[in-house]
Amino acid sequence: MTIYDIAKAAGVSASTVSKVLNDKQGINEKTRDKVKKILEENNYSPNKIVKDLVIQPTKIIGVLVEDIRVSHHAESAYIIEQQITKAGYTCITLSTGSSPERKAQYIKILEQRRVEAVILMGSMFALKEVKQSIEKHLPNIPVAIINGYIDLPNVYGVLIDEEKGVENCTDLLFKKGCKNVAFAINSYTPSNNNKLKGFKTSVLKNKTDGSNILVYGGSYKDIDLETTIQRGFEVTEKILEENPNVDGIVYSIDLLAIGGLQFLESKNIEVPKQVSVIGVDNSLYGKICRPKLTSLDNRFVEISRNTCKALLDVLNKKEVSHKIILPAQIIERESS
Amino acid sequence: MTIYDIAKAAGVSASTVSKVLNDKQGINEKTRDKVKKILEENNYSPNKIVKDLVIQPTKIIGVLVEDIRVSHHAESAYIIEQQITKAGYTCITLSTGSSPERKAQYIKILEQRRVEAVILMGSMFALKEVKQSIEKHLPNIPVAIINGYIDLPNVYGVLIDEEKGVENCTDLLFKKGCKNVAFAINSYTPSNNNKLKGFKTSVLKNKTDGSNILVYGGSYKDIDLETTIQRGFEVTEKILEENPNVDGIVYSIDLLAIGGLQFLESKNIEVPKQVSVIGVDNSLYGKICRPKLTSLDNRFVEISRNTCKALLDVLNKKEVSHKIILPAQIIERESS
DNA sequence: TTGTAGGCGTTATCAT
DNA sequence: ATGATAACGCCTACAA
Repeated sequence: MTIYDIAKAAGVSASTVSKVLNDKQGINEKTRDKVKKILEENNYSPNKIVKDLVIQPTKIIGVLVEDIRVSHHAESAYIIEQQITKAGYTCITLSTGSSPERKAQYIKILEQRRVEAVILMGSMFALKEVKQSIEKHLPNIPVAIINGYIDLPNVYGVLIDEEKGVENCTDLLFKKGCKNVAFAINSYTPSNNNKLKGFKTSVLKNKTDGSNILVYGGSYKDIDLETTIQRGFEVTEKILEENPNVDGIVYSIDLLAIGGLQFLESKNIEVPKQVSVIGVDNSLYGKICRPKLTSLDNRFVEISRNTCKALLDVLNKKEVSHKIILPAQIIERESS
Repeated sequence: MTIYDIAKAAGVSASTVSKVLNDKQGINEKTRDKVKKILEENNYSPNKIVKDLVIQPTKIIGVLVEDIRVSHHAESAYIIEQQITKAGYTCITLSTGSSPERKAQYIKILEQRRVEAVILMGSMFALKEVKQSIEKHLPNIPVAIINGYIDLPNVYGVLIDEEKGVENCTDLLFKKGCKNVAFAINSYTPSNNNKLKGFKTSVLKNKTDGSNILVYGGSYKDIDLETTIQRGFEVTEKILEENPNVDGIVYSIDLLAIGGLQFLESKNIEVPKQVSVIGVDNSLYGKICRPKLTSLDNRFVEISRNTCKALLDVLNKKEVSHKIILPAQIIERESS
């Protein structure tokens, strides 16, 4: 059912139908009513694909998410869709998975859909492959990264200072009396690399016996939440097996720490009395588990909101900083 | 940059460019190479909007999710996008929020985008408003509902028998010695109404003293996960305040039960010794909290996978049942 | 107030 | 092997 079909049925031309559809002036009331009635009767529905083709710009914003199963990604996606819809845009949200090639490829897909702007969710997008793809495919439309940054004139980033944050977390453990603090990492994303750097800074500052810097874990990709917990369990087992004197562990993300707590519980190791534990994300999991998890709040949802607002400002020709860094905050609970 | 620009630069016609782009036969190798080179040099990117217009069908499947923050919705969305992408389709995933009108409206939006099929995630879509909207806007394309059902010739549903499941949960509590079991509900969705029905059946069967059937809670809409836990805390407080003899509570969803456990913990009420607790969803939260939560596994991710497969089968003209009902399974842990 | 004609960027068909 | 032309469905000048 096209406007031509409607036009024929109403005995008018297609442009008249179009004008009625778009509430334009200069149409006889009688004609308008007649056309509206026929539109109704036929359940006419305008083809949005064609509209996007005809009407420039498209009013579409593309959102790329690495893994929507990650709870703060889901929360962030929810908020972004709300904000963007409220601003009169439509969201296309796509999951990329962990592969850098796929991320670069999805940038291209968004170009093909002629989006007006792009939001990249998570530090994992701050990669050279993505940068190249943006330079090649989207050099002229605004791109915002949540908790990441790429140095290009059309890219904007709001980040959390996770390096300083984890440094403070580690400092806290030493201050509380820990002598041997280890770091457990689940993957080498830019965000996690920053955390690792912060950890090392603190250890070099606080630990004077010259022993090794303890970093355990690996790059666990595309695994589900439950498996991440399992990895936390295993890595904690390994840490304590190889270093029985470890009395504090900082985990790159809460879920890993949850697995750690479960291992410690299984061995009747008291937390924080024997081993202190800190995670990162300040997720719901840390509030639910026992003992409650001390965690570094990276304010992901908050910076998502800011990033989204910044992007809309750019679209409205306002001046926006290309890089905003906000401090992280330690939420102390029972595990430290 | 259109194929005409490329054509001009290469000194050929647009159709030749199109043929090169689509790897068609019957093009001179030299021409092909020349065009390809110019394509490369200009970073040519085909306009997908136009392609969708020209090429029917669109190979797009629409997915509507009420609230992506709900963890099993996010997991389901992840899996669906993987499966659909693998089958050569593109996913448009949209969040509707709780309002029935909005859900109906989003059906219309999907029609306008000329999707080939639709997946509705969650029982909340089994509403008369949605049914009417499907009849009006998508009477001829396959629609699949995850854990819900609408009686229309083009609608398919895979459901979990949550009614029987909750009946079994409640039976379990009575069998374990509970005398007064209450039900806490977070919203009156079709799914939750079924659970409530199962609860009542069990109570009428097991409880013979003629006292009231205890149902507490309300319709909490569009609230975030943490607030849901808070509601669980409050409703549990109210249940025990008004009925001090309650010794078992079935919650419509795990998060509500988590809040319940937190209240019981705060009052030093032992679980399950003094009060037994059961949730529904078999979510990660129930495995993380202490005591670990007994929960009804509604196998949401599993039925998502089935639903998705069923829909793809329909698109491939295979015969598919319109309604499949699978049993739920109680996962017994420490709280009962 | 209404209608005609052209364009959006691509693919497909049919000539050449 | 290549190109001209129509078609997809809508909007918008401009003409009547």
